Order: sequence, then structure tokens, then C-alpha cells
Amino acid sequence: MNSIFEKIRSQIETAIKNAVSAAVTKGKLPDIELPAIMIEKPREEAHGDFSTNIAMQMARQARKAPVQIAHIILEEIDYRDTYIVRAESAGPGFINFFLNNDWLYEALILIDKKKEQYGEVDIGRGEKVMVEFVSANPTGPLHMGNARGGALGDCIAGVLQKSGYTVTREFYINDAGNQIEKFGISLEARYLQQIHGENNIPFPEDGYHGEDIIDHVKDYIKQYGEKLVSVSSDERRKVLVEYALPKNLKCIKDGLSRYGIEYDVWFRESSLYDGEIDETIEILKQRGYIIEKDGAVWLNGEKAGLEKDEVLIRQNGYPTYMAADIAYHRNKFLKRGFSRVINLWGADHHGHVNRMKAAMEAIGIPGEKLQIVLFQLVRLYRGGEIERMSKRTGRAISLDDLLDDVGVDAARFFFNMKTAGSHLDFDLDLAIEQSNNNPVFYVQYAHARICSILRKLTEEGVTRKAIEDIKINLLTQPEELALMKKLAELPEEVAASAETLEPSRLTRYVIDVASDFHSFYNACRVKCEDEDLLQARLLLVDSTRIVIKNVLGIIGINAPEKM
RNA sequence: GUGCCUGUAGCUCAGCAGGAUAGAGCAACGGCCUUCUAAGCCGUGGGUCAGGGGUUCGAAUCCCUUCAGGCACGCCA
Repeated sequence: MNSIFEKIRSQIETAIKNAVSAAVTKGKLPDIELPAIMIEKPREEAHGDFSTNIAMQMARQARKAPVQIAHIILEEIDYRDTYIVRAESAGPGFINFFLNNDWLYEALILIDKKKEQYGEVDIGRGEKVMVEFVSANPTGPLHMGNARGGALGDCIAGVLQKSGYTVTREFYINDAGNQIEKFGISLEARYLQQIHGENNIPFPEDGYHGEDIIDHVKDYIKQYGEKLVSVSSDERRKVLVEYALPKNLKCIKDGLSRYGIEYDVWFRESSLYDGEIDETIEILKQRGYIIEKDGAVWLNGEKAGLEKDEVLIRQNGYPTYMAADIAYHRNKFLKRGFSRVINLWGADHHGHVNRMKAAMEAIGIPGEKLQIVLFQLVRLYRGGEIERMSKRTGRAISLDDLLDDVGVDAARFFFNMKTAGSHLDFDLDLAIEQSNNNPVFYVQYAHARICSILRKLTEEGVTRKAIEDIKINLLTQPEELALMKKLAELPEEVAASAETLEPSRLTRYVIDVASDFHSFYNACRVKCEDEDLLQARLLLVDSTRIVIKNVLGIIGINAPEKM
């Protein structure tokens, strides 16, 4: 049993089931199939620690008023040997349960026992899951979209790991196909412009206009001179791409590494061109999903359940991005045996979601095994104004610029504060503000404060006793109870984050923990006269420290011991 | 035009396998430091859950519709 909550839920569930069947035996209730018992935490304290709406759910089938059913259940309910001390019906038919504090004390014991493993759950049972994220084109620097996708993807992966999944973090390198072609053309044009003058060489309309392309060719010329003028265009592009691509890739790797992201696999799109794309097309053909028209190879949209047909192999014989992507996902599922694949995409790719799911079905893989987390793009604010360009370089703000400005902790924290689907306004001023306005500092401060208390007590020669010797039940103040209750929630917060693929709820959770701690800190002194109480509070703050540290670890930010 | 996403307090956002009086932070206002870090705490005010229908004992949550904003509809990725 990982979570005290599981234990409580199962106690309540059992009590209700037994009560219902007792009532049925006595003829008080008709023998109907019991709906799934939902147990929730009421918002209002007066409504108990836990409540269930089972009486209301049974009402229709049982042909009795909810309140009446609730009363019948309460007549029969037996909660000896549980945490429950009182149960009562309320409102339209809720049954509210009031617990004694033992479960909170047990939560502290559990935290003390599991330490840095506290919060881990095993809903994944080792299932092999891949999280593919960022996968930025290696044709330029990382931008804000990549920054958000990176923070989200890394945290989703982290949360899944803590939930018992075997997780692989993967970056898909788009080092083939059209965009590399365009990259080459762009580099070539800039190269020739450097040598023959900007006005004498046209720059292609659909090329990459970024300054970084010019930087690359300048660097190249500095190092190798103008010898590419005399070779063929094909050769020129090839050499320039081979020069610039690894540099870009290194930039991406370094940037992400600085951001705290380490991948297990860097997968090259080009590796699919050795046959896997052809194999994939062949399978689609055998399964009857291919049509040929206008000199190209198409995925049959009607058969696949899509609005229109999609080109897979162009007239010129080159596969499209989609063809490569289908082959890539076939590789993930069939060649490497992932049973679930999670991709993080910017919202501008949402049109691709159904296409890919349909394509998976077409090659015989259930579409729901591919999960796409779409995230909305980011707007940066500074001084209340939208910020588009870096003041320093005059270019679009890159991940590196962001990290220079606000640091890794603030960036990762902010990107994980809101759900992926929400538009995100990133306030650059707030992120570097050292005040209670800034939630990153608020949480880190709570951790540092605890460490300071522990440090001070250690200096004064106070050491914590073994857990068995601590009278935890001295913790009875409202602020102590609220804090313990919050700490007890971690395992199920982790599980819920994993199930919904929304790590942002953990970020909000840890803000709550910090808040409950600060309230406790103001209401209760750890260093107090009563030796036993001191020991109990020492355990409580140390447990709080562990919880904050564990969550910050998942989000991937520091838990400073001093501030 | 078609499809997808979003719309909740002044601002930024939670809540949305239907449940009790819709929450938090910030901003505003008023308090709290001779005691473990005031980067903190306590309190007050603030809402037509975009509008309108419908389903239900019960709707911010589900369905329909209108409006507003964003995005996608390429032999781009």
C-alpha cells in the first residue's frame, strides 16, 4: 500500500459495501448492483475528511430517496478497526466521514521510512513508455516553444518514472528530407552572398531567414575560405550542411543539457531511409491503404477515416515528413516494443494528431497507444509589454536567452505551473523577482527555511530521536493537521499527474505544501520548551522538507538549503 | 468555408469521468517581527463561470447554438 489514502478509501469502501449488503439481507434495500463507489475530499471542513455520493447514485435504481438510502447505510455501517470515528448524512444525500488523526501520523511514519522515495507509486508496473519531446529542427536555435515543450516533456517523463513506468526520453532529429534540403539551399545562398555581395545573389523566399545561417557561413569562410565557389552546387550544399548541422545539434544538446534535460535516445530521421520507410509503405500497400495518383503515392484518406488523402511519396520520389513519421512510429512500437508512446507537440501541429493516429491504425497499431500532448505557444512579457526579440541580439528570444535572464529553476517552474492546453504568458520580470510574488522563490524559501531550522537545532545539539520514540500524536494544532494532510497527498498527486499527463498539478501542489508550511511556521515554534513536542515538530518539518525536495526533484529544479 | 483549442474575480490561472455556499496566487485595503530566515503570516473586499437554450433531483462541468480570441486545413514540418 503506497498511500494512506488507498487504505482509507478501501476502509470506507468496505464499510459501505458491507452496510449495503446487510441492509439488503434485512430487506431494507433492494438487491441492486452497486455503482462504483466514489470517495472524494470535500472542500468544506464541516463536511468531514472524506465523503461519498453513493446514496445519490443508488437512488434511481433503488427507487428510494437519496437521503433515505444514506440513513439506511448509516444504520448498518460498521467502522470498527478503521480510521473513521463518525459518519453522517448531509445535504442532498452525501455520507460524510470524519477520521481520527492516526492516518496523518502514519503518513509521517511512511515519509520517514521512504524518504526520497516517498511519493513514488506503481501504477505503471514497469510498462515501457516513450516520451518524445522537443525534437526541434536542427536548422536553427531553440525557441520558446521548445522551451515549454522541453519542461513539460521532461516532467511528464519524470512523473511517469515516479509512477512505476519504464520511461525512455527521446529526441527525434530531423536530419533528412525537405527541411535539410532548404537548410542547404539557405546556407549556400548566404555563402555566395558573403563572397559575391548580398545584392548579387538572391535569397530563396522559403529559405531560413535567421541570422544564424549567416553566422554559420561566416564561420565557415573564416575557417575554410572561399573554396566552395568552384565546386558544384550539390557539393557546396552538402559540405555546408555537414559543417553547420553538427554545430546546430551540439547547440541543441548543450542548451537542453543546461536546461536539465538528458535524453536516453537521439533518434536520427535519416536512419529510417535505409529501408524502414519503404517497408512501411509496402505494409500500407498490402493492407490496401495506398493509392497512386498524379505520379505520387498517397495514403487513402477515405479508408483511413481521414478527410482527405495524404501524400507519402512525392512525384520526385522523396518521402514526405508524414511517411517518415509513420515509419518512425512503427519503429517505436514494433521494432523497439514500446507499448505506449507520448509525443509533445506545439498546438500548431494539432492537425497532424488525427492523421498519425489513423496512420497507426492503418499499419495495425491501435491509435490510442499514441498519445499526443499538445501545448499552446508562449508569449513573453517584460514591463507589461509583449517581448518578441532579444534586446541584446535583436533576434527571436532563444532558450539560452531565457536561461540567461531567469535561470533554469524559474523557467522550468513557470512552464510547469499551467496546464499544457492553456496559453502561457511568461512574465520575465516576475520570474526574476525575489519576493512572495514569485512562486519559485516562495517554494524554495520554504525549503531553505526548514533546512535553517534543522541546522540551528543541530548546532544546539538537538538530534532527532528514532521514529518509534517520537510522540507524533502531540501534533494537534490546526496548522499541523493541515500540513500533515497535505503531505499525505503526495502519492496520489503523483499518480494523478501521471494519469492525466499533467505535471502542472504537482507544481501547484508543492506551492500548497509551502503555503501550509509557512502557516505552520508562523503559528507553531519547532524550538519549544516541551522536548516531546519539539521532537514531533522536528519530524513534521523534516517530512515537509522531504516532500518539497522530492517534488522539486521531479520538476527538475533546485531545493536550496540556504537563501 | 470546414475542423480543433480557449473563454471562470481587476490580472494570471485551478476546478470540468455532474454534486453541498465556485477556489488559489497576484493586485487593492487593514494588521503581525526583543523568539527557529518578514523572500513569511493573518484578515477584508472582489464572480451573470462569455451569452442563450436543453438533459438532470442537481450543470462552471454533459448536449445544441450564438459570440469573441487562437490555431490548423501544403507533393511544409
